[in-house]
Amino acid sequence: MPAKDWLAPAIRAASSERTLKAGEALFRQGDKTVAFFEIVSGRVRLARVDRAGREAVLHVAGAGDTIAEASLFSPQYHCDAIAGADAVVRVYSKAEVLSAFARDPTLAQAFTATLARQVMNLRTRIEQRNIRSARDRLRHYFSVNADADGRSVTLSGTLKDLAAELGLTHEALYRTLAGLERSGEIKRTKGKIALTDKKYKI
Amino acid sequence: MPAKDWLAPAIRAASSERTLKAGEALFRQGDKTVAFFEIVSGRVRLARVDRAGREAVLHVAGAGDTIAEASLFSPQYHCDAIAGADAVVRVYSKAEVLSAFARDPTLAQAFTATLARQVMNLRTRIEQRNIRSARDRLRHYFSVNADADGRSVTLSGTLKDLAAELGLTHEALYRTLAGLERSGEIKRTKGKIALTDKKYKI
DNA sequence: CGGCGTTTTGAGAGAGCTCAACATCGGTGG
DNA sequence: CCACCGATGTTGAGCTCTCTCAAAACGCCG
Repeated sequence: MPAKDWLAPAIRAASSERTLKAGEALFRQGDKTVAFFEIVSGRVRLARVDRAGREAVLHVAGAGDTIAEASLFSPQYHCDAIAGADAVVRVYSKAEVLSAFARDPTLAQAFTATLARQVMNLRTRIEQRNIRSARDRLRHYFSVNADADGRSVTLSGTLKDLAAELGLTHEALYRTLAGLERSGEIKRTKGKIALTDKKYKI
Repeated sequence: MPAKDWLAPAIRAASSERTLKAGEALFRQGDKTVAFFEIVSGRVRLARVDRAGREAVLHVAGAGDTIAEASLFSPQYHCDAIAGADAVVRVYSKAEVLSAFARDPTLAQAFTATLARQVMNLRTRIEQRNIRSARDRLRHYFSVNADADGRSVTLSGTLKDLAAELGLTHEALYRTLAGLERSGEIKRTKGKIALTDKKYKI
């Protein structure tokens, strides 16, 4: 759900970009909230540091992700945002976004709708992680991400990316895919996976 | 994030309750969206059925959870909602909620803020599930859920509940807790866990 | 006291992780 | 055009950790 899909051109026009070196902080916990952000490139991790000095990562955002949406409704950031690699972020000023929402309720509603959809997707993702078996987790992924015809899944990135999204090592994913193909459950082609219409026993 | 914390009394007053028998459907994929819901008691699972006839669970909601918030912005439900056990749900009519939002932008903003916070929490939860080791997952949980003093964590439910939230078996959790206590990293008391200020090597 | 759910501890097995080697593919530059 | 290089993809072998199945102690409530 890239920001460009729902952020009105008017708001985007009023945004700016900022470049971060690896390790540089975008904001720190306790800072006054001034904006929320969209990652253009690179990685930014949201983390909190506990008393023992250890860092607990809350989220790692990559290109296309937005972070700190909640800052629109909170006076302070509640965690640190650190560039994990050289990164470019688009900065959406809190004041401007909020006033745009006030001017145009349709815009505000679009934002809300996006958040509601995100909640939905994230919950699905958590449910997926409750599945231990690599094979079943993959099947769940196929069911949820099947194309309109329900017979295939289009892969967006590399298999390594998919492995990360599934919470598996890439080796485990390769083996599982190979296993599913051997058993005839799927058929792999370039950038796509065809699902065989097999009746499974649950 | 129980609905009562953010749903204005005005809206709640206009809501109604519905009772579901185990296995009964609250709505089906493709149905016209008429409301979103709050689970009062029991369990409701959101699921989709794939071509092979298998059911892929998207989410299991329990008491206090809200479901189908995204239905406010979509003409059709995109999955089935089935009561997993006898359940009671509070029904918030889409038309009424939307008109309340239109009348009172503050209300709409409160709703948006809640969703933004949920997105935040869900992302954190996913990050937690990326941690394999039971011990580290527990440490992450402690860091994120520490009380204001940062030296203790208050347990809301039973340890079994905690195990479920962490995505561990209760046995694994018990063992891990025992291990952490043996090593002096935590100290357990009734309903609370004290974190020892130890410097960890990462 | 009796019963039920939670908490604990034990032993064993399986699944995915780790480490390692190699194949493949696409791009780069001589 | 070919050699080189890095990242992705693939397969093998062993190990660790959590899950599973089992049994028992504990605590709460009627």
